[in-house]
Amino acid sequence: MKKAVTLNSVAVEAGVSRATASLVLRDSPLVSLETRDRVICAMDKLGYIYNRGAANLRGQKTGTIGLVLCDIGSPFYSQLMLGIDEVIVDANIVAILVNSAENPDRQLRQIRRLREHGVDGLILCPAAGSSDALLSEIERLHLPCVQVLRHVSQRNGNYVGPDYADGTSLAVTHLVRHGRRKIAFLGGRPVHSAARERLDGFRKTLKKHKLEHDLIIPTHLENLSDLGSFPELLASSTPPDAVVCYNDMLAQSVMGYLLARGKMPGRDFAVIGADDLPQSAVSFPTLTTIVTDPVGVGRNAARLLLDRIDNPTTSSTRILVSGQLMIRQSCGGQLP
Amino acid sequence: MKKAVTLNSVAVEAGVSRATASLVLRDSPLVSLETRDRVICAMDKLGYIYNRGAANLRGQKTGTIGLVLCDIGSPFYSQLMLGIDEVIVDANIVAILVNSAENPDRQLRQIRRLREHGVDGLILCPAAGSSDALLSEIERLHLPCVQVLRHVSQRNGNYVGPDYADGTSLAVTHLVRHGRRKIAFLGGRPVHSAARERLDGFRKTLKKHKLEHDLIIPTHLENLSDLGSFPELLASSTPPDAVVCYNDMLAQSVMGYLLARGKMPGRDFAVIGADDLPQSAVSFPTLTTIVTDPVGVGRNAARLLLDRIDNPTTSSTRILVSGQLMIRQSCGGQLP
DNA sequence: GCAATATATTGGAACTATTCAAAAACGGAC
DNA sequence: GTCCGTTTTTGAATAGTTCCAATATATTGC
Repeated sequence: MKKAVTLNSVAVEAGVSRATASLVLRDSPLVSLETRDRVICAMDKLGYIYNRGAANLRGQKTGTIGLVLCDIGSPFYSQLMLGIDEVIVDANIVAILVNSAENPDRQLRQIRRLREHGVDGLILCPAAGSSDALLSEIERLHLPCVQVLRHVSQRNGNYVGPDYADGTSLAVTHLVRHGRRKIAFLGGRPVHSAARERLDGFRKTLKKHKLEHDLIIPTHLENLSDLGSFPELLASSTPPDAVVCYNDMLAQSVMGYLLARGKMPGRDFAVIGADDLPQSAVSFPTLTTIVTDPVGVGRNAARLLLDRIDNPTTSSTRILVSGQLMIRQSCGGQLP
Repeated sequence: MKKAVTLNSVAVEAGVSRATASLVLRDSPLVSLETRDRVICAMDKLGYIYNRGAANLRGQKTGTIGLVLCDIGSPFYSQLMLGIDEVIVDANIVAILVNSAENPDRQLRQIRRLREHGVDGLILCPAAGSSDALLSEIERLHLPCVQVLRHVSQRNGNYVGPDYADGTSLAVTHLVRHGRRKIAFLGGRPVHSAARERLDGFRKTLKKHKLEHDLIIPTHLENLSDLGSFPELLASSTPPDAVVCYNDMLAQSVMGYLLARGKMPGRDFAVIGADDLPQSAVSFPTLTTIVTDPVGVGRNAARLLLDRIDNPTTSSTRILVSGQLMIRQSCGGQLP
């Protein structure tokens, strides 16, 4: 193993001091053109690689942020990362990705680990069951933090997420306008803010239309074939005529279930999903869905975090990215 | 901004030298129990945070690896990350994620950036169009590297990926056994090894069964509604009776297209996908698919990389993770 | 009981690659 | 010779690790 090429070896090669080489590195106007050329030449010749770790020791920024997700296996999160990446790549910042796997203990360990690595800030999708002590712990570590998709506290902390309540409300209103009267909500449990807000929007909108019946069916989201009590409900004497699903994957599963039993989604029964995954536009029937724009959420979260890193403040910002309803075949209307 | 708590302040608080505190930090047996307790107490009291950056300066490992993906928005890659994470989290290693976005120039810039951050190694899914100069550049940076899913050179470099050729062959053989005679391949272009290996397996297996006809239909994979010339082919006087698709997403799109035209996949026409995404088990009809086990690929890649970091060697290892055919309704057999 | 030796523990200082503030060197004009 | 602006260098600072030496304590031999 040959020894590393340091800024010092570059300086020696170019016949200047280490400090001068450092100035060249950072495009300082304080060095003469002639010297700059000589130093750059030496760098090329020796194959110098900048050591950011050493620089970080002196400076205060490391140019890294931490990304704490609770299920890196989910396609929804990859869209989120796409939005984040788009913003940070221009700012010359790099993301360290860790997985809390919905486990608050592991989440805390991973956050500490990120802190040891010196990340400048955190984008955090809190694991279900996180207490709001999490935020004070993060503050104790002096880490700027933006929560995404879920939040642990109604009041404190920065947050960027879709307007779940509004989206769900749009879906229900659309169904009511098209004559559906017995609308169920399928999927999830109110274990975190994202689920609670969906349910709030659902209940509130039903109430507004004087259609109060509590057809809320919990399922295990990690298992797509789990439709909870939906099959029994459908077979009952007073079945629902529409269902709003927690997300598109579940909605596709419901459509598969209906089709396999000879029911045509959109005619016999209305189905609405959420997230607008690409496949929802090409399935049969095509799926009506609440657009939640994960890329937009990611972009906004990254921008907010970068701002908080540059301008530390204790005040909280909350951004709700508003959605819309992408109306397709699965909720009625035009069918082939 | 109060000044940071360093190992030195901890040492002062505990009444020992910095060196002793460092030994406590790393569980050295050289310190007495009594001293250890005092130091740990002081750490808790001051809220000490280990600064890995400073440690990295002297040591040679940083405990980070780089993950260079070409499309972080794709669900397939999130499964890959799941497998990687599973392995590295136990090794106390953290992954920095960057996106090449299928752009070789951007890919190189990102790799250099990772190198500046001092990553110990690289897991790389090379962007389409990468030349094999990429590998020598990475070697020049003294970065151990494992390619995943695709490789830029037939001979050199470590590689872990699914056995695409074998998987495609399994699919074709199954179709032939069930009486299909005119089998098309849908999706992609031979722009990287993963696509080429699929096509090789496809052609070779057709040849084996003396069914040589070149029904290979290129599409733009990023656009699920692009089925290339498939619609025209289907409407022609001699339509195919089966199609093997590049992946499950595309296969689902094909099934949607068929259903919308009154054709039932599995009866009138056989469809096979690849990757075994969760939704393929619950769609209507359920999708027969080539299992590529991205989690397994991730696990193997991470293990190989960790080994190469600890035992640097120039020899290349290639691991093909073998797949199987998950037989469901879309290719015939039992239908409701 | 004392010196010699062994062992456990701790401290000092060098080392890592960079940044930064302050000082110095240099050249030209007056 | 002094003043001034530009360019360059010096040396301290950053927060750890690690080698080597020093000290304190324990054990052994005589």
